[in-house]
Amino acid sequence: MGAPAIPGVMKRGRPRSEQVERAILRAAGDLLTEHGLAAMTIEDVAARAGVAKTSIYRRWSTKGTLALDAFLADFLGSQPLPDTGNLENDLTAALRAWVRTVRGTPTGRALAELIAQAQSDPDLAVAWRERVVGPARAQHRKILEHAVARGEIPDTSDVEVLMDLLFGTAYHRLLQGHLPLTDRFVRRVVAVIVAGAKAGAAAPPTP
Amino acid sequence: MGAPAIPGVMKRGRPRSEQVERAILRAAGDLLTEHGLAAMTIEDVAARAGVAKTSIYRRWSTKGTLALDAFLADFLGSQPLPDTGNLENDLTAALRAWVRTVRGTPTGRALAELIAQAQSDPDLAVAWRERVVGPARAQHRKILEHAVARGEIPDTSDVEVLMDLLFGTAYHRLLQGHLPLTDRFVRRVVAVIVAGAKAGAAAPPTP
Amino acid sequence: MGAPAIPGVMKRGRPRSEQVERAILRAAGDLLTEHGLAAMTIEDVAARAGVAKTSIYRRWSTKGTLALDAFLADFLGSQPLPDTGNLENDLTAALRAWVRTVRGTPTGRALAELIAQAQSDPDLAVAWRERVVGPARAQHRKILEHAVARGEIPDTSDVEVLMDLLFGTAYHRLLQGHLPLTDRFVRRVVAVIVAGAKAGAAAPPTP
Amino acid sequence: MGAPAIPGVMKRGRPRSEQVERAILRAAGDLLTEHGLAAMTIEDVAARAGVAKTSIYRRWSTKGTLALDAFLADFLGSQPLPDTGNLENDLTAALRAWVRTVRGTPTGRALAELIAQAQSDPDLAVAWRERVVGPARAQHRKILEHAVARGEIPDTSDVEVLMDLLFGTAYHRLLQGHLPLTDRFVRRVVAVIVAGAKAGAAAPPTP
DNA sequence: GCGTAACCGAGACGGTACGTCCCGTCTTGAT
DNA sequence: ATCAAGACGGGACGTACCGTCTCGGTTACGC
Repeated sequence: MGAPAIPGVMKRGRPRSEQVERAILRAAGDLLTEHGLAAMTIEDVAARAGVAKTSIYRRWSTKGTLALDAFLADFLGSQPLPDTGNLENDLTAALRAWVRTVRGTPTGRALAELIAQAQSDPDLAVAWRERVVGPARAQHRKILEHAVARGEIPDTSDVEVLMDLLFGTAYHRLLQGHLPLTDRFVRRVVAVIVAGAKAGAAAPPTP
Repeated sequence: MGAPAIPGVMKRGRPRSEQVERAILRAAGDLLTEHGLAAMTIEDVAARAGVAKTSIYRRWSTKGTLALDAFLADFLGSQPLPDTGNLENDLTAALRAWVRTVRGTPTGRALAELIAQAQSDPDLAVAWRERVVGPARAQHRKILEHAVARGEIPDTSDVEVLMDLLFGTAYHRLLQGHLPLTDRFVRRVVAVIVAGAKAGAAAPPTP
Repeated sequence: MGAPAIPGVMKRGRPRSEQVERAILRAAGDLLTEHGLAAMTIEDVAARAGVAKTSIYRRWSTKGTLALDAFLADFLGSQPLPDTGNLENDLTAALRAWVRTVRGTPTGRALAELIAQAQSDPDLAVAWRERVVGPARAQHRKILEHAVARGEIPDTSDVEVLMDLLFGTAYHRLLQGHLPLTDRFVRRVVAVIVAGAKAGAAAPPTP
Repeated sequence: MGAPAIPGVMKRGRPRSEQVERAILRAAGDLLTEHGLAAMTIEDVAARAGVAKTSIYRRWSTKGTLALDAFLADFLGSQPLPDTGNLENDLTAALRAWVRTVRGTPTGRALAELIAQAQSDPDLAVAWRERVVGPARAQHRKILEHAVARGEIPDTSDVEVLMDLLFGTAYHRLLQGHLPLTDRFVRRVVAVIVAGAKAGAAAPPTP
């Protein structure tokens, strides 16, 4: 006895404080929503969390990955997985929920700034794809696969492209800011995609 | 002669050197393509152009607007306005040209980084919309309006949404990097949009 | 005209501010005498002088050389060059002046700490020898050369060794702190050196 | 057995490991000679000794006192107590031995850096005087007292001043580095001191 | 043909934040 | 009570750029 359950994983030294971790994430989240990612500095986060800078660098290598964790604490779970038995309804519900979370909110700005940051922070880019894009697409893929199972759209449909059409269009307005994310916008985007998909346009051509 | 073309705008003192302007834009463009926007500093641009920092700040207020000008020197005009008499062909040609310019190229990275920078640089955001998004959309709008004129798609179609669908989807893959910008991707995106538009899905519902 | 008097020395750019220089030296000198060299930080000097850290690093490469300049502003000139026509009197006056400046004073501590710092700061070591040790020895050498000229001590006397005996002994008590720098100490050190020198002990043996 | 030798000092808990102590001193000594005191950090010593930092702090309060112990392991005993029946010979032998140990050697640098460190580390200053200066002077005092006993120099001679003259002069060249510690230097320093002492110059004046 | 106002290069300036190093203390589980 | 390990709050480091400013020197227009 006294031996660790899993030899190689036996922890040595003082364990990292969960309290410190929480304080950092809370401070980072606050600064992110108050002033945005560009104005958020590691030094401010440390000061606000009552923590040494080293305690932050020990856990996160870049500002981006820290901001991502702070962001996900708020964002994850706010995106529902609707399943009404009708593709148009499901997609509309999913996109509407996203628009509500994002339009004119600190969350929306944080989302935009994180994507921005990922353009020059490879660590963040990887984490972003694995922890945000991946899970979100997994949810949306289910919606489309259910529609396929129900026979609403052809089973040869390119589901990935359909998802890109749905959210790519929405991200476009978020990031370019040329036009607002209205409800009518949501309805029309969904209508075109559903009509196109039902017509078999997302599937390989039949010769 | 000697009198200014526009009386109130008469210039006094030494005029700004066009040579300086060109040197700055070339240096900025080089650094942008070599190292990216995030790594481009005003100080480096000045050093590389053999120019004083003040000569840069006299002309551009932020790094972003300078980078935009350097970028547009290369980018503008590389996007054709196809007009084949067929909507699907026109959209495919337009999107294909964009993909070719952007996929795996310094231009593509610069494009992504400029959109990123615009998220935290309001000056750049405005300039971006006015000088890139606006003109590009004006071109694409023509394609769609020709299709309407030909009767290919209903004249009540929401042209703005159709454009967002086309390029939003493409920008999505560029910025998120989760999937590649293949030719098949282009064809399917266009196919869905055209099918949806022809079905009247981008138009207000008829009661 | 318009050409500089000395071509290569033509100054370009904004000249360094003498006011900044003075403020830095004053702040450094104050901190040096108040808290000592070990507790003096570049950051504190900058804050106290109301100056950016970069303005200090632009002028001094190490803390030691900065402290040296701050020290010399006070120290230089406080060491007289006595010339009474009698070697013992001259040496006594010189050593007494040094002891008075140094014993139990901030100047004494600064002196000790600068020598300490020079043990691990090669830049300072060089500057110390050139700007403090050299000039001081030049003065003391004169005293001894006058004694030689008067015939008080042999002209073959090793003047360097005699100077080392005089001040080395005094520095010893300053740095080791094992015994105080009393006036009796001064008189006896001088007496032994003068007696030894007159006896020709500092000269090469005559075979 | 098991009972403590001295009742009130009976130890509880795990005893300190002598092996740890040795490992620390060896690591400290190595780093001291390889990189010097200024570059020696507690963290490096711990890593090199394969020991926790706390195991060092448990035994030594400051870097200086640790370095002192590491230094003395090498230095002590390398300084002989000559007794040839002739003052000049004895002093020459003593000073020559010191010069040999110190000139151009890691020991010499360590010696200089320890004196340097003592200028801002009161703990080390005290230990230095008690454990280095005191014992060394006790030895040298014997040499001089023997000379007094033999009648070579007056019994009223200020032995302390004579010792300061001998080693102060040598430390001066070690610490200031302005001139080398040659053998001729040693001979002349000794010659002046002995001549001065024999002339009664280190004694109170006889009225 | 002479001012003079804006330009130009150079580089100093105050300032912010960076990411790192090391400090000396503490908290763990194991001896 | 000691040990190895390593997290912790903290302080200062020296650097990189920022955007502004102050120099001496250079145009080119308008008097």
